[in-house]
Amino acid sequence: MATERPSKKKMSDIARLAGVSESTVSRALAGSKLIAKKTRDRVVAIAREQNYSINKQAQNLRLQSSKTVSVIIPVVHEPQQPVSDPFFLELLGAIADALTERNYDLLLSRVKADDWQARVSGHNYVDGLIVIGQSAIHPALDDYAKINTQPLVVWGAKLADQRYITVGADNLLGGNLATEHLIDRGRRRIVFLGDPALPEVDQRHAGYRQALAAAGIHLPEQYTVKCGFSVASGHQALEYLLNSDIEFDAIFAASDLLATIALKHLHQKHLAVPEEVSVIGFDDISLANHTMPALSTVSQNIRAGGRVLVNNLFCQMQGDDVDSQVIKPTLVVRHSS
Amino acid sequence: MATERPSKKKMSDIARLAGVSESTVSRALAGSKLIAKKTRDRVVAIAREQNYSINKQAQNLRLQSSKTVSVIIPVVHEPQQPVSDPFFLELLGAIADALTERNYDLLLSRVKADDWQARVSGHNYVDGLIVIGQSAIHPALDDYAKINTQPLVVWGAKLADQRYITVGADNLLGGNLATEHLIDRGRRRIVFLGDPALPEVDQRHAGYRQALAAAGIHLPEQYTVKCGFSVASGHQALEYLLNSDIEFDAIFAASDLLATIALKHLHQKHLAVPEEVSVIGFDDISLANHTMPALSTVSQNIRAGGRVLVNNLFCQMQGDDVDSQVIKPTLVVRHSS
DNA sequence: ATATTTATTGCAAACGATTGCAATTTTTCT
DNA sequence: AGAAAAATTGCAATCGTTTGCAATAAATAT
Repeated sequence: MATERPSKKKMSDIARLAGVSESTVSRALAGSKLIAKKTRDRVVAIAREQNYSINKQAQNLRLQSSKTVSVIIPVVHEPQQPVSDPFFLELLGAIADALTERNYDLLLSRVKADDWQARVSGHNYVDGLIVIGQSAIHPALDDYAKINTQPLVVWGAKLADQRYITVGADNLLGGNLATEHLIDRGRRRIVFLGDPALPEVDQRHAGYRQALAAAGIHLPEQYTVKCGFSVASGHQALEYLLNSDIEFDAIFAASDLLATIALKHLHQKHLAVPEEVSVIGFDDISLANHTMPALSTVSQNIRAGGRVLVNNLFCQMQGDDVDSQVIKPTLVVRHSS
Repeated sequence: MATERPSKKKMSDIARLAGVSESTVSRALAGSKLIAKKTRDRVVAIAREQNYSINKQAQNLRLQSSKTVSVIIPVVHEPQQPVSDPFFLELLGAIADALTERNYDLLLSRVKADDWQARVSGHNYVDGLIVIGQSAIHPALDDYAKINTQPLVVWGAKLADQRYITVGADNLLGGNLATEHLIDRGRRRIVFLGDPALPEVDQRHAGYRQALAAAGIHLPEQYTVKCGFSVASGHQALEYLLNSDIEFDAIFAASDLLATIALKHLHQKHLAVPEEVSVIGFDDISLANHTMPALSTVSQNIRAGGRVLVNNLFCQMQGDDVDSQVIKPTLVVRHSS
């Protein structure tokens, strides 16, 4: 049962109705001074009353710019990963707002690492690319940047000789702050929860070790519990930890999501937080304020992050040479430490 | 310090390199049987080696279709609302996946209710529109649907004489299930937390009253505590509730986010959940499984919801007449009730 | 009234792809 | 070998805008 849709109005329709040429309509709608005010007003009025809106595809084709930025969320290979880390989603929100402010559209895609080339090159018409989360796909990114010259900025860690630009927190500093804070609280046997194979986590881990070393604390390797960013991975790691004979009085989790999971498991084991075990996370997602107890964490200031990311991209787009940027994180002490 | 970017390759470049016409390149890349296999392979090889990718703007202009769907998240008028309800974000993820499966792009925007007309009509070139969350903007939507014929589907409640199509949970049933469950647990003085001025919440509230009535329970009006969906609003409502003289043994929150906030406040007041107060939410966001205690809730089955939403839109896009769809929610009992 | 200048408008060529139709080449048949 | 059929390819128009340039109309100067 197909119903007929009235075909979209084009500029020529407005032109006919106004009794002028298409050029005049185009200029009038753009508010060009070339067109007499009287004509301009009339055309604009007619366009509005006809509920006309310009065809962006055609406009962009002609203007050679799309006013669109592609935001890509890599999804790791897990089959049905329901949703990414809330951190990414909050960052996405911040990016969306920053782009909206500049009157840019945002094309969202979640791509699997394998699809990378295929899908991303389909987005070649956008003015720029933002990738949220470099973790799993650093090599793909590096390859991509080698052959492609589209403006690109990645949220993540600055690595030794990467060929793409990143914006991200100073993970080393963040790891340092968190660990120092735990030490200040009198903690000595601090577990690190995260996967140092991922660039960002590796840096946080380095900060952790650095702070321990500075305090003259030496912990065996098993105090680093390897654990991906997914919920499932978190549960698994905590079960392992709590059933092991590792004695600990604090957990530094590589993300707030992991920290949240830790809180839950500790509670189940009747380990009081923060009395018996201190917990601190990383990210400062909005949820952090609503766990029980409220989560101490290292704040990435997500909104600012999104803004910097977008700024950086726009600089590239207008042809400036820009560098990777590192944002200073801050310690947020709540009630879990 | 501007660096020069090599200009994008066009189809004519490939044509020249391959010594054929543009038509041939176009057909070859589309895999048309019209082109001799030998030629086709050669062209494809050259295109690949030149790292060529087709200009979608031009292609879409010519083909009169964008293979793009616009997803709009209305943002309520709060000044710097950091991020939407996690439920919306999870739904967004589901939608993104469903669209990706169909090889469609997703254009994301957050629009303020006031900007609605301006921004949405800018998206006239997309093949369809999905609006996540009808709450605050039902009138704007109705107006829009009156004059605009673009395929449109809204996540939310089905209302009496709305002019647009919705997909959403059976809120009445959901409210009923939740309340019945609390009654089963022996609860009698059940607080409803939410703002019945919002369509979806109103229906959940109706389910709540219906279940109460069926059990012969009569509660004064003050047991409905008005409360928006935002975190701030939640805190405010709970402070009010806990400082009032309302005696209650259960809370039915209109969203999991609100329920989470309730859990936190109850804990601060040393009210044991579920021993003293039962709490149940609505949505079943992935967080629900990680609160403490794990949150009982009415599940909207977010992934399925996203899929249905997209299906519905595609039906419209291919010209079918479709109706609003209502999805059956299910009760998920965890440890908070 | 005529010559200049200035303010408005329209023509036509892009932007980068797709596709009906006609032209060409190759194959098959007699 | 010549004719007919089949397989390839290219020409040129089209999608809906924008914009340089030329053309016209209005205003000003002589």
